Amino acid sequence: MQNSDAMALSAALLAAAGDLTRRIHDGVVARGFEGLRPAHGFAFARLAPDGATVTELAAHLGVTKQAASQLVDEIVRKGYAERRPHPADARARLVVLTGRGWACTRAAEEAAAEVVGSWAAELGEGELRSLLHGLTRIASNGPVRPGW
Amino acid sequence: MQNSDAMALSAALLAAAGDLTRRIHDGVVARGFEGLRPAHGFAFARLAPDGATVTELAAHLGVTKQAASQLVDEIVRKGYAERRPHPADARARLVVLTGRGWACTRAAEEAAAEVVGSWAAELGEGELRSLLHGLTRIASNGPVRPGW
DNA sequence: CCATATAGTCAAGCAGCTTGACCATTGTGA
DNA sequence: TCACAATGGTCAAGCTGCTTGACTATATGG
Repeated sequence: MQNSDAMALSAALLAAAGDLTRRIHDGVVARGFEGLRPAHGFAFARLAPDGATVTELAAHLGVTKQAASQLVDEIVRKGYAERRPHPADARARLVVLTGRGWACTRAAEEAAAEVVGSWAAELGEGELRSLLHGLTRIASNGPVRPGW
Repeated sequence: MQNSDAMALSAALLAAAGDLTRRIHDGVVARGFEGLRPAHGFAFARLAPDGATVTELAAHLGVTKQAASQLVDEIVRKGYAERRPHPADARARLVVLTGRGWACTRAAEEAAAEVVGSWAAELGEGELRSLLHGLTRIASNGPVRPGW
């Protein structure tokens, strides 16, 4: 593969990721959830299944636990999550989504599905599946670093 | 395509982009260019062909011209670029890469090629090409928003 | 039980970005 | 041609999200 192809692939990947982030954000706003940034979305993704501690969230986002704690303050203040005592560790607190937090998460999923749907219209179902397959294999599982 | 597939594709895309950014940055550092952030790389990409004005750079990066001007201050101070009088407009100044700036740009290209090469080893040449093809078609040409 | 590690918070500082104001030059329409 | 709006750029001030450092409370292991 040529060096220029590597650059083209890199540029396309970064552009697509930036575009996706922006469009999901726009879709979330359009569904009535304001005052959120992409970082919040990444946090929701981690909190969604069963909640998480501040420290776990910090590791997921790749920031300090102080930064993660501030982010939790913010989404708690805005009604998207709440802090509960941790069932197994009195030092820790379990951060869980509220109903509004879940609603926002579903809105983000809808927005993402919309964007991916527009890609399917552009590429066709088959090529989109191969894209999913290829990206899944090259994506590592390190911390998620927001791009918005 | 299922909703969950859309989320999987989104997550994989964002993870791959974050991974690429981090590994390019690491590769650039490993080649001896320190004190740079990913945003600088995106700026270099715009300056590389024939230089650009601060306002053009600002549009490319999606920030205010004041922010772009500060970024230029920084890379000028570090010896990667210089400001020249604009040949056709006495208000404007043309920001061009220095020799060191070009060397850094080549280092970033090498690092990107290395990462893409590792993907080729994982996926095979054919699937990588289809990845390039698919991503190129879905990537818009809006401003580049750094993710690091 | 004591020593060390871990979860979380408070406080201060910093880096990168924004808004607002301003000057110099350019382009334009009467 | 010449006032006047538009554009390129900078300076200054302020904000926000992050960091490092210090501290308390609880957990864990010898």
